Amino acid sequence: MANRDNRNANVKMKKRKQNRRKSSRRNEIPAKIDLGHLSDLIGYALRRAQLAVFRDFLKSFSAVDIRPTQYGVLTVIEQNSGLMQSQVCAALGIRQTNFVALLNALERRGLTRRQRSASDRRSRTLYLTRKGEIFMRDLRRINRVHEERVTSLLGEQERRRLVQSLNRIIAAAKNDS
Amino acid sequence: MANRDNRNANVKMKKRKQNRRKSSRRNEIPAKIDLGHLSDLIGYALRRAQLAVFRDFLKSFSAVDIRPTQYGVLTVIEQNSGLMQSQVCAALGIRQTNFVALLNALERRGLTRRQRSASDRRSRTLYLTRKGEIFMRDLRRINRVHEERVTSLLGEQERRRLVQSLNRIIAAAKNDS
DNA sequence: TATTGTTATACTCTATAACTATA
DNA sequence: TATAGTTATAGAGTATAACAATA
Repeated sequence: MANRDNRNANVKMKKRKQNRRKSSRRNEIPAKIDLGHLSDLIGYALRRAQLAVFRDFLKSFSAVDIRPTQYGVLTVIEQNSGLMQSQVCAALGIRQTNFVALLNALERRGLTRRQRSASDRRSRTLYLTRKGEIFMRDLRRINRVHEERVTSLLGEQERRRLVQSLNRIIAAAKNDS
Repeated sequence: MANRDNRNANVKMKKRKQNRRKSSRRNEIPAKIDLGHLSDLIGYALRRAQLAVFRDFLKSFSAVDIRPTQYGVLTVIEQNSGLMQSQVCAALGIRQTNFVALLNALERRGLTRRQRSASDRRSRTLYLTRKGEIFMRDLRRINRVHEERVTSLLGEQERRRLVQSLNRIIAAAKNDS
Protein backbone atom coordinates (compact mmCIF):
# COMPACT_ATOMS: atom_id res chain seq x y z
CA MET A 1 0.00 0.00 0.00
CA ALA A 2 0.85 3.61 -0.11
CA ASN A 3 4.18 5.17 -0.85
CA ARG A 4 6.16 3.25 1.67
CA ASP A 5 9.22 4.62 -0.05
CA ASN A 6 9.67 5.73 -3.59
CA ARG A 7 6.65 4.04 -5.10
CA ASN A 8 5.53 6.16 -8.00
CA ALA A 9 1.78 5.94 -8.04
CA ASN A 10 1.83 6.33 -11.79
CA VAL A 11 0.67 3.53 -13.96
CA LYS A 12 2.54 5.01 -16.85
CA MET A 13 5.93 3.36 -16.52
CA LYS A 14 4.77 -0.21 -16.48
CA LYS A 15 6.85 -0.87 -19.59
CA ARG A 16 10.02 -0.56 -17.54
CA LYS A 17 8.67 -2.82 -14.86
CA GLN A 18 8.22 -5.76 -17.15
CA ASN A 19 11.80 -6.82 -16.61
CA ARG A 20 11.44 -7.04 -12.88
CA ARG A 21 11.13 -10.76 -13.28
CA LYS A 22 13.33 -11.90 -16.04
CA SER A 23 10.38 -13.82 -17.41
CA SER A 24 9.90 -11.77 -20.54
CA ARG A 25 13.37 -12.67 -21.73
CA ARG A 26 12.15 -15.04 -24.41
CA ASN A 27 8.93 -15.57 -26.23
CA GLU A 28 6.27 -15.20 -23.59
CA ILE A 29 4.15 -12.15 -23.83
CA PRO A 30 3.83 -10.61 -20.40
CA ALA A 31 0.21 -10.83 -21.42
CA LYS A 32 -1.89 -7.86 -20.52
CA ILE A 33 -4.64 -9.98 -19.12
CA ASP A 34 -8.19 -8.83 -19.60
CA LEU A 35 -10.20 -9.03 -16.43
CA GLY A 36 -13.33 -8.51 -18.49
CA HIS A 37 -16.08 -6.79 -16.57
CA LEU A 38 -14.49 -8.04 -13.37
CA SER A 39 -12.74 -4.76 -12.65
CA ASP A 40 -16.12 -3.08 -12.80
CA LEU A 41 -17.73 -5.53 -10.40
CA ILE A 42 -18.47 -3.96 -7.06
CA GLY A 43 -17.96 -7.21 -5.20
CA TYR A 44 -14.65 -7.94 -6.86
CA ALA A 45 -13.32 -4.42 -6.37
CA LEU A 46 -14.47 -4.42 -2.76
CA ARG A 47 -12.73 -7.70 -2.10
CA ARG A 48 -9.41 -6.69 -3.63
CA ALA A 49 -9.42 -3.29 -1.96
CA GLN A 50 -10.35 -4.77 1.39
CA LEU A 51 -7.51 -7.26 1.17
CA ALA A 52 -5.07 -4.51 0.24
CA VAL A 53 -6.10 -2.32 3.16
CA PHE A 54 -6.05 -5.26 5.57
CA ARG A 55 -2.58 -6.17 4.41
CA ASP A 56 -1.45 -2.70 5.38
CA PHE A 57 -3.32 -2.97 8.67
CA LEU A 58 -1.70 -6.29 9.52
CA LYS A 59 1.74 -4.98 8.77
CA SER A 60 1.10 -1.83 10.78
CA PHE A 61 -0.16 -3.75 13.80
CA SER A 62 2.20 -6.70 13.60
CA ALA A 63 4.48 -5.27 16.28
CA VAL A 64 1.62 -5.18 18.80
CA ASP A 65 0.13 -8.43 17.50
CA ILE A 66 -3.39 -7.15 17.01
CA ARG A 67 -5.77 -8.25 14.27
CA PRO A 68 -8.52 -6.12 12.75
CA THR A 69 -11.29 -7.87 14.65
CA GLN A 70 -9.44 -7.54 17.93
CA TYR A 71 -9.00 -3.84 17.29
CA GLY A 72 -12.71 -3.57 16.64
CA VAL A 73 -13.60 -5.36 19.85
CA LEU A 74 -11.21 -3.30 21.96
CA THR A 75 -12.52 -0.09 20.44
CA VAL A 76 -16.16 -0.96 21.12
CA ILE A 77 -15.43 -1.97 24.70
CA GLU A 78 -13.47 1.22 25.26
CA GLN A 79 -16.31 3.37 23.93
CA ASN A 80 -19.01 1.40 25.74
CA SER A 81 -17.74 0.11 29.02
CA GLY A 82 -19.91 -2.58 30.55
CA LEU A 83 -21.56 -4.03 27.47
CA MET A 84 -22.64 -7.66 27.48
CA GLN A 85 -20.76 -10.05 25.24
CA SER A 86 -23.85 -10.53 23.14
CA GLN A 87 -24.11 -6.81 22.54
CA VAL A 88 -20.55 -6.46 21.35
CA CYS A 89 -21.10 -9.44 19.08
CA ALA A 90 -24.22 -7.92 17.58
CA ALA A 91 -22.54 -4.56 17.05
CA LEU A 92 -19.60 -6.07 15.20
CA GLY A 93 -21.33 -8.94 13.44
CA ILE A 94 -19.40 -11.62 15.30
CA ARG A 95 -21.03 -14.84 16.47
CA GLN A 96 -21.05 -15.39 20.21
CA THR A 97 -19.65 -18.81 19.64
CA ASN A 98 -16.58 -17.41 17.90
CA PHE A 99 -16.32 -14.52 20.29
CA VAL A 100 -15.36 -16.67 23.27
CA ALA A 101 -11.89 -17.65 22.10
CA LEU A 102 -11.24 -14.13 20.89
CA LEU A 103 -12.10 -12.70 24.31
CA ASN A 104 -10.09 -15.36 26.10
CA ALA A 105 -7.04 -14.27 24.16
CA LEU A 106 -7.52 -10.60 25.02
CA GLU A 107 -8.10 -11.55 28.65
CA ARG A 108 -5.01 -13.73 28.76
CA ARG A 109 -3.03 -10.70 27.62
CA GLY A 110 -4.57 -8.70 30.44
CA LEU A 111 -6.29 -6.21 28.15
CA THR A 112 -9.94 -6.90 28.98
CA ARG A 113 -11.91 -8.52 31.75
CA ARG A 114 -15.34 -10.12 32.10
CA GLN A 115 -17.62 -9.49 35.04
CA ARG A 116 -20.81 -11.30 35.97
CA SER A 117 -23.70 -8.91 35.74
CA ALA A 118 -25.59 -8.44 39.01
CA SER A 119 -28.91 -7.81 37.31
CA ASP A 120 -28.71 -10.84 35.04
CA ARG A 121 -26.28 -13.43 36.23
CA ARG A 122 -26.25 -15.25 32.92
CA SER A 123 -24.49 -12.40 31.20
CA ARG A 124 -21.02 -11.00 31.54
CA THR A 125 -20.15 -7.37 31.09
CA LEU A 126 -16.91 -6.31 29.46
CA TYR A 127 -14.31 -3.78 30.49
CA LEU A 128 -10.85 -2.72 29.53
CA THR A 129 -8.27 -3.24 32.21
CA ARG A 130 -5.99 -0.36 33.12
CA LYS A 131 -3.36 -2.02 30.99
CA GLY A 132 -5.89 -2.28 28.18
CA GLU A 133 -6.64 1.42 28.37
CA ILE A 134 -3.00 2.33 28.10
CA PHE A 135 -2.52 -0.15 25.29
CA MET A 136 -5.33 1.53 23.36
CA ARG A 137 -3.26 4.69 23.13
CA ASP A 138 -0.62 2.81 21.19
CA LEU A 139 -3.24 1.22 18.99
CA ARG A 140 -4.90 4.50 18.16
CA ARG A 141 -1.57 6.00 17.23
CA ILE A 142 -0.69 3.07 15.00
CA ASN A 143 -4.12 3.20 13.47
CA ARG A 144 -3.84 6.89 12.72
CA VAL A 145 -0.71 6.32 10.68
CA HIS A 146 -2.30 3.41 8.89
CA GLU A 147 -5.41 5.42 8.06
CA GLU A 148 -3.36 8.34 6.83
CA ARG A 149 -1.42 6.09 4.52
CA VAL A 150 -4.60 4.79 2.95
CA THR A 151 -6.13 8.23 2.84
CA SER A 152 -3.10 9.59 1.02
CA LEU A 153 -4.06 7.38 -1.91
CA LEU A 154 -7.37 9.12 -2.35
CA GLY A 155 -7.30 12.51 -0.75
CA GLU A 156 -9.52 13.58 2.10
CA GLN A 157 -12.63 14.32 0.10
CA GLU A 158 -12.64 11.15 -1.94
CA ARG A 159 -11.92 9.13 1.16
CA ARG A 160 -14.92 10.62 2.92
CA ARG A 161 -17.14 9.90 -0.05
CA LEU A 162 -15.87 6.35 -0.22
CA VAL A 163 -16.62 5.63 3.42
CA GLN A 164 -20.06 7.22 2.98
CA SER A 165 -20.88 4.94 0.08
CA LEU A 166 -19.65 1.91 1.97
CA ASN A 167 -21.76 2.78 4.98
CA ARG A 168 -24.76 3.17 2.74
CA ILE A 169 -24.28 -0.39 1.51
CA ILE A 170 -23.78 -1.63 5.06
CA ALA A 171 -26.90 0.13 6.30
CA ALA A 172 -28.97 -1.40 3.51
CA ALA A 173 -27.68 -4.86 4.35
CA LYS A 174 -28.81 -4.44 7.95
CA ASN A 175 -32.41 -3.97 6.88
CA ASP A 176 -32.02 -7.23 5.12
CA SER A 177 -33.01 -10.55 6.56
CA MET B 1 -29.26 -6.67 0.59
CA ALA B 2 -31.71 -4.13 -0.65
CA ASN B 3 -35.29 -3.75 0.29
CA ARG B 4 -36.28 -7.36 0.05
CA ASP B 5 -39.62 -6.55 1.60
CA ASN B 6 -41.04 -3.96 3.93
CA ARG B 7 -38.09 -3.30 6.24
CA ASN B 8 -38.42 0.30 7.30
CA ALA B 9 -34.98 1.78 7.10
CA ASN B 10 -35.75 4.29 9.80
CA VAL B 11 -33.88 4.22 13.03
CA LYS B 12 -36.56 6.33 14.58
CA MET B 13 -38.98 3.72 15.73
CA LYS B 14 -36.58 1.68 17.72
CA LYS B 15 -38.77 2.23 20.73
CA ARG B 16 -41.39 0.00 19.19
CA LYS B 17 -38.82 -2.55 18.19
CA GLN B 18 -37.55 -3.01 21.70
CA ASN B 19 -40.30 -5.48 22.39
CA ARG B 20 -39.35 -7.68 19.50
CA ARG B 21 -37.31 -9.59 21.97
CA LYS B 22 -39.05 -9.35 25.25
CA SER B 23 -35.67 -8.56 26.77
CA SER B 24 -36.27 -4.88 27.40
CA ARG B 25 -39.22 -5.63 29.57
CA ARG B 26 -37.25 -4.69 32.64
CA ASN B 27 -34.22 -2.57 33.12
CA GLU B 28 -31.92 -3.21 30.16
CA ILE B 29 -31.32 -0.33 27.83
CA PRO B 30 -31.39 -1.47 24.19
CA ALA B 31 -28.12 0.38 24.17
CA LYS B 32 -27.33 2.41 21.10
CA ILE B 33 -23.83 1.08 20.83
CA ASP B 34 -21.09 3.47 19.90
CA LEU B 35 -18.76 2.07 17.32
CA GLY B 36 -16.36 4.90 18.07
CA HIS B 37 -14.21 5.82 15.11
CA LEU B 38 -14.77 2.34 13.74
CA SER B 39 -17.49 3.41 11.35
CA ASP B 40 -15.05 5.89 9.89
CA LEU B 41 -12.31 3.32 9.43
CA ILE B 42 -11.77 2.49 5.79
CA GLY B 43 -10.75 -1.08 6.53
CA TYR B 44 -13.74 -1.73 8.74
CA ALA B 45 -16.20 -0.20 6.30
CA LEU B 46 -14.62 -2.09 3.42
CA ARG B 47 -14.91 -5.36 5.29
CA ARG B 48 -18.54 -4.94 6.27
CA ALA B 49 -19.55 -3.74 2.83
CA GLN B 50 -17.68 -6.53 1.12
CA LEU B 51 -19.38 -9.12 3.30
CA ALA B 52 -22.77 -7.59 2.57
CA VAL B 53 -22.22 -7.61 -1.18
CA PHE B 54 -20.83 -11.14 -1.11
CA ARG B 55 -23.84 -12.29 0.86
CA ASP B 56 -26.02 -11.02 -1.95
CA PHE B 57 -23.74 -12.62 -4.51
CA LEU B 58 -23.87 -15.99 -2.79
CA LYS B 59 -27.62 -15.91 -2.57
CA SER B 60 -27.91 -14.85 -6.21
CA PHE B 61 -25.61 -17.61 -7.44
CA SER B 62 -26.72 -20.34 -5.04
CA ALA B 63 -28.95 -21.95 -7.66
CA VAL B 64 -25.99 -22.43 -10.04
CA ASP B 65 -23.61 -23.22 -7.18
CA ILE B 66 -20.93 -20.73 -8.13
CA ARG B 67 -18.75 -18.81 -5.69
CA PRO B 68 -17.23 -15.38 -6.30
CA THR B 69 -13.76 -16.73 -7.01
CA GLN B 70 -15.11 -19.31 -9.44
CA TYR B 71 -16.98 -16.60 -11.27
CA GLY B 72 -13.77 -14.60 -11.49
CA VAL B 73 -11.81 -17.54 -12.87
CA LEU B 74 -14.46 -18.40 -15.44
CA THR B 75 -14.67 -14.79 -16.55
CA VAL B 76 -10.92 -14.44 -17.00
CA ILE B 77 -10.68 -17.69 -18.95
CA GLU B 78 -13.57 -16.65 -21.14
CA GLN B 79 -11.96 -13.30 -21.92
CA ASN B 80 -8.48 -14.76 -22.39
CA SER B 81 -8.68 -18.21 -23.86
CA GLY B 82 -5.45 -20.18 -23.59
CA LEU B 83 -3.85 -18.54 -20.56
CA MET B 84 -1.53 -20.57 -18.40
CA GLN B 85 -2.72 -21.43 -14.90
CA SER B 86 -0.04 -19.26 -13.41
CA GLN B 87 -1.24 -16.28 -15.41
CA VAL B 88 -4.81 -16.63 -14.25
CA CYS B 89 -3.55 -16.95 -10.71
CA ALA B 90 -1.46 -13.81 -10.98
CA ALA B 91 -4.31 -11.85 -12.52
CA LEU B 92 -6.73 -12.77 -9.75
CA GLY B 93 -4.34 -12.92 -6.83
CA ILE B 94 -4.86 -16.63 -6.22
CA ARG B 95 -2.01 -18.94 -5.22
CA GLN B 96 -1.26 -21.68 -7.69
CA THR B 97 -1.39 -24.13 -4.85
CA ASN B 98 -4.97 -23.21 -4.04
CA PHE B 99 -5.91 -22.91 -7.67
CA VAL B 100 -5.55 -26.61 -8.40
CA ALA B 101 -8.54 -27.82 -6.42
CA LEU B 102 -10.60 -24.93 -7.69
CA LEU B 103 -9.84 -25.84 -11.29
CA ASN B 104 -10.43 -29.52 -10.64
CA ALA B 105 -13.91 -28.69 -9.45
CA LEU B 106 -14.69 -26.62 -12.54
CA GLU B 107 -13.28 -29.36 -14.73
CA ARG B 108 -15.30 -32.04 -12.99
CA ARG B 109 -18.39 -30.04 -13.80
CA GLY B 110 -17.31 -29.94 -17.42
CA LEU B 111 -16.99 -26.16 -17.54
CA THR B 112 -13.26 -25.78 -18.23
CA ARG B 113 -10.45 -27.89 -19.55
CA ARG B 114 -6.66 -27.91 -19.26
CA GLN B 115 -4.36 -28.53 -22.18
CA ARG B 116 -0.63 -29.15 -22.14
CA SER B 117 1.15 -26.34 -23.90
CA ALA B 118 3.19 -27.41 -26.93
CA SER B 119 5.79 -24.67 -26.49
CA ASP B 120 6.39 -25.37 -22.81
CA ARG B 121 5.21 -28.75 -21.71
CA ARG B 122 5.37 -27.87 -18.05
CA SER B 123 2.48 -25.47 -18.36
CA ARG B 124 -1.17 -26.01 -19.03
CA THR B 125 -3.40 -23.62 -20.91
CA LEU B 126 -7.00 -23.08 -19.92
CA TYR B 127 -10.17 -23.03 -21.98
CA LEU B 128 -13.88 -23.00 -21.45
CA THR B 129 -15.67 -26.04 -22.78
CA ARG B 130 -18.70 -25.54 -24.99
CA LYS B 131 -20.80 -26.27 -21.94
CA GLY B 132 -18.81 -23.71 -20.03
CA GLU B 133 -19.45 -21.06 -22.64
CA ILE B 134 -23.17 -21.65 -22.53
CA PHE B 135 -23.10 -21.69 -18.75
CA MET B 136 -21.44 -18.28 -18.76
CA ARG B 137 -24.53 -16.77 -20.33
CA ASP B 138 -26.55 -17.79 -17.28
CA LEU B 139 -23.87 -16.46 -14.96
CA ARG B 140 -23.71 -13.12 -16.69
CA ARG B 141 -27.47 -12.78 -16.48
CA ILE B 142 -27.48 -13.63 -12.78
CA ASN B 143 -24.60 -11.26 -12.20
CA ARG B 144 -26.34 -8.42 -13.96
CA VAL B 145 -29.31 -8.68 -11.61
CA HIS B 146 -27.01 -8.89 -8.62
CA GLU B 147 -25.05 -5.83 -9.73
CA GLU B 148 -28.20 -3.87 -10.39
CA ARG B 149 -29.47 -4.62 -6.92
CA VAL B 150 -26.29 -3.29 -5.36
CA THR B 151 -26.18 -0.34 -7.71
CA SER B 152 -29.74 0.59 -6.78
CA LEU B 153 -28.47 1.35 -3.28
CA LEU B 154 -26.16 4.07 -4.56
CA GLY B 155 -27.26 5.28 -7.92
CA GLU B 156 -25.20 4.99 -11.08
CA GLN B 157 -22.92 7.94 -10.50
CA GLU B 158 -22.03 7.14 -6.92
CA ARG B 159 -21.48 3.52 -7.86
CA ARG B 160 -19.04 4.51 -10.57
CA ARG B 161 -17.16 6.76 -8.21
CA LEU B 162 -17.03 4.02 -5.61
CA VAL B 163 -15.54 1.49 -7.99
CA GLN B 164 -13.05 4.10 -9.18
CA SER B 165 -11.86 4.77 -5.65
CA LEU B 166 -11.57 1.07 -4.94
CA ASN B 167 -9.52 0.50 -8.07
CA ARG B 168 -7.24 3.33 -7.07
CA ILE B 169 -6.53 1.56 -3.80
CA ILE B 170 -6.02 -1.74 -5.59
CA ALA B 171 -3.63 -0.20 -8.11
CA ALA B 172 -1.55 1.37 -5.35
CA ALA B 173 -1.32 -1.95 -3.55
CA LYS B 174 0.10 -3.55 -6.69
CA ASN B 175 3.05 -1.17 -6.69
CA ASP B 176 3.64 -2.33 -3.18
CA SER B 177 6.00 -5.10 -2.22
C1' DT C 1 -39.66 -21.98 27.69
C1' DA C 2 -36.00 -18.69 26.16
C1' DT C 3 -31.43 -16.51 26.54
C1' DT C 4 -26.18 -16.01 27.76
C1' DG C 5 -22.17 -17.89 27.45
C1' DT C 6 -19.72 -22.02 26.41
C1' DT C 7 -17.60 -26.35 24.14
C1' DA C 8 -16.96 -29.20 20.33
C1' DT C 9 -16.81 -29.52 15.64
C1' DA C 10 -16.82 -28.85 10.64
C1' DC C 11 -16.12 -26.34 6.53
C1' DT C 12 -14.03 -22.72 3.74
C1' DC C 13 -9.94 -19.74 2.68
C1' DT C 14 -5.51 -18.99 2.71
C1' DA C 15 -0.51 -20.05 3.43
C1' DT C 16 3.94 -22.99 3.44
C1' DA C 17 6.88 -26.88 2.24
C1' DA C 18 8.14 -30.34 -0.67
C1' DC C 19 7.66 -33.08 -4.70
C1' DT C 20 7.52 -34.04 -10.37
C1' DA C 21 8.34 -32.94 -14.84
C1' DT C 22 9.99 -30.06 -17.60
C1' DA C 23 12.99 -26.00 -19.05
C1' DT D 1 19.40 -24.10 -11.55
C1' DA D 2 14.64 -22.35 -12.04
C1' DT D 3 9.72 -22.70 -13.23
C1' DA D 4 4.65 -24.81 -13.74
C1' DG D 5 1.85 -27.57 -11.69
C1' DT D 6 0.82 -30.60 -7.92
C1' DT D 7 0.13 -32.77 -3.16
C1' DA D 8 -0.17 -32.58 1.69
C1' DT D 9 -0.91 -29.91 5.47
C1' DA D 10 -1.61 -26.23 8.79
C1' DG D 11 -3.81 -22.08 10.22
C1' DA D 12 -7.17 -18.52 10.18
C1' DG D 13 -12.18 -17.33 9.88
C1' DT D 14 -16.74 -18.65 10.15
C1' DA D 15 -20.76 -21.81 10.65
C1' DT D 16 -24.02 -25.23 13.38
C1' DA D 17 -25.46 -28.18 17.32
C1' DA D 18 -25.76 -29.07 22.02
C1' DC D 19 -25.07 -28.08 26.84
C1' DA D 20 -25.20 -25.54 31.77
C1' DA D 21 -26.67 -21.75 34.28
C1' DT D 22 -29.99 -18.45 34.71
C1' DA D 23 -34.12 -15.86 33.46
